[in-house]
Amino acid sequence: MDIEDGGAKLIDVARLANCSPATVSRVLNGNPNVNEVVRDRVVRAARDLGYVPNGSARALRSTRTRLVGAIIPTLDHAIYATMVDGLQARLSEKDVSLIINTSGYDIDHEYEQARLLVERGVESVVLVGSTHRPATLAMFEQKRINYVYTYTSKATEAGAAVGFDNEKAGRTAARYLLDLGHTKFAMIAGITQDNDRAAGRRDGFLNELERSGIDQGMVPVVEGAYRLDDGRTCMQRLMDDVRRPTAVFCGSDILAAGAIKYCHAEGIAVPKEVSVVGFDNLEIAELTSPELTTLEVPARDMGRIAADYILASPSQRLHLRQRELAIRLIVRGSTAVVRR
Amino acid sequence: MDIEDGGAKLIDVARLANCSPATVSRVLNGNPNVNEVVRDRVVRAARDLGYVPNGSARALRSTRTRLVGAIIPTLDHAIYATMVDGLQARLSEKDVSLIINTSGYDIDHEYEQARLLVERGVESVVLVGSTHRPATLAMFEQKRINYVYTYTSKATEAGAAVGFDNEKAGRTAARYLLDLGHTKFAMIAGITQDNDRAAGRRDGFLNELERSGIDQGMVPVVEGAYRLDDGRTCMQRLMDDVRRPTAVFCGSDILAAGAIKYCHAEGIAVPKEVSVVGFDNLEIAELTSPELTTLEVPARDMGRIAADYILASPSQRLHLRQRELAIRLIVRGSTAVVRR
DNA sequence: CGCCTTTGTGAAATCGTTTTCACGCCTTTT
DNA sequence: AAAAGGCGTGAAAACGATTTCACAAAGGCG
Repeated sequence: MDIEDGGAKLIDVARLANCSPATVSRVLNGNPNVNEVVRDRVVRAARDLGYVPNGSARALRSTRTRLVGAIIPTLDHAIYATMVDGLQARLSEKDVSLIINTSGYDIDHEYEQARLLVERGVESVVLVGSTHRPATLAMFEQKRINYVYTYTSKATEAGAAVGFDNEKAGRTAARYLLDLGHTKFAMIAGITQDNDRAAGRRDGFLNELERSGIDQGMVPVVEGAYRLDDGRTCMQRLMDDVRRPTAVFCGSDILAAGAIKYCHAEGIAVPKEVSVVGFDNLEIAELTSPELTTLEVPARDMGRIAADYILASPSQRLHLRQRELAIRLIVRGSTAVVRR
Repeated sequence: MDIEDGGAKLIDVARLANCSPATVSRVLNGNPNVNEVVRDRVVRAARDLGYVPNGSARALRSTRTRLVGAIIPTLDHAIYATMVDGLQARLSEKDVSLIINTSGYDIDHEYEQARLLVERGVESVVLVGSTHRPATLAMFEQKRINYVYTYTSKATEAGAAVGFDNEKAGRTAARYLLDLGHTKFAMIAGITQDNDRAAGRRDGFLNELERSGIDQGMVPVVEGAYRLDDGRTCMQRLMDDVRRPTAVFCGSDILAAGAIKYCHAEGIAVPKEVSVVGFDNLEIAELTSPELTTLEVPARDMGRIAADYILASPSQRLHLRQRELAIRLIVRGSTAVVRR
């Protein structure tokens, strides 16, 4: 029971401050019903001993862990890393810690990670998109764990949502390209399997084209993972086709950057021969040449607002259950009026 | 005490399996001294009840939290996000959870985050670089918390290190540019205040130049945060100088990309008029035109190896205390022999 | 065939807090 | 002047697991 071994405990503080553990606990938790003199003694004793509360004991007794979990596909993509950065920053202002897990876009793996989070006692979980194993959500509900979807605006009965409407974003891209006079379209989508966001963008894009009389069968869609090389090879497939598109919508800036790189290498002029629209508005959108026209995703805000939802009281949460953020079209040099 | 409220507890499993809590605990923790029949009953009971252990209680009693903390400057920079991705992936293979905090390059803020981590009971902490408040490290040591520096190869008495030698990297850049025949150098460094990595790269660069007879006073060094715009404005300052450099070493690819962008806009030819070397080898190094010559930092490996260190037993750790990873020079199009 | 391990199990103590309850004192109300 | 309430405090129970200890049964050995 040496105080120097691993540090002082609450009872040591109590002894030094000459009061009961209960009083120390009250002081530490900001309970106002403590005499000022005693309070000072406790604060000083805690400081002198270098006392750090034991979070496990605290969590066990109070059933509040001040722990939040996030399961994202990967941190290796700025769109998620930035969201998490915003989320973490806001949470830590309120002394809430964030446990991060990556799923690798695999909802079975996501379930395993979720289980681990539940075991850790997280009070809320941030998820990406709305495609999840029912068992994952059921587990959260059974344990009364609050969860929020991000990158989508569709809340469900039990899950809140902070994000944007992927279909609407796809439609916006289509509308913009249609207005530039294009008639031959293609899309390089992210992998749509188990990915409602990638699928939503594609569906919105195709539906808007269809509304303008362009049959979906006439619009080639290829899918690629979110890496430059995939963008490159996808673009190659599209441009090798007899019916070359003049406008290509990409499910992410990375894919678009790869696509433009391919054009560069092959001497295909962007935007003269083909217009390219990206998605996300990452830093790289300013590095392609020409710079990339894209749809801006408010990743950091999404994280912050998800944090606000989590930090809100249960009653406040009702008002915050569904939050749709705006997607802005950022026009740069990679798109142009179709040439005749 | 309704089982449906928040889930079953260990004692509920024991009751259903018709054995004592101790036995359930043994089964759950893989203790071999349990009869197979009983083990099966317990496993089945746990599954049927959807039992999830309470991590806080477990941690309190066993003094093992299986929690690790990481404090990084920001997640908004791929070099850190990727390291964390590797770290997390490896840790979660062993069911260890990672709490992430960002410091914003501020060692006072880092201390606050560290305190929070200690309170949570993390068993190890991953830090970036070797510049920290003494109080931060003292707190870890007092609590017997294991810590690892990353992005540096200098271990200390109490702290292990997984990373690379920033000075050596700076010297490598200098050597390479010297060998190309350059004589007029400059550097766009990251902010060196409280940042041993940025300072190390600069010092290595300048020292190697000096060894070849180039006085440090003749080498302008400007500092910028890690954003494109900073690279741009820094490059402007360098190029506006009467004594224009023909070779610029940048402390990060982001700065380099901004620098090249500036040259592009001003009609300064890269590499014909000025060679640019970056640092990190991020994805963006392939997106500048010309593509960027840079030094590759093995970010993901660093995270993985830091995880291996953390997961190792105390005796194994002795061998792993200091791990220097190699930095590779990746030559692309942004550098050339000096023109005469 | 007794003695000594080994194996499998349960009862009870324990980890470090928070929370509930009760108590004494002082003030206010009737 | 008695009753009622508020305030500050401490004793003890509780949170849900793991761990220690004890003990019975079974197996090995001389």
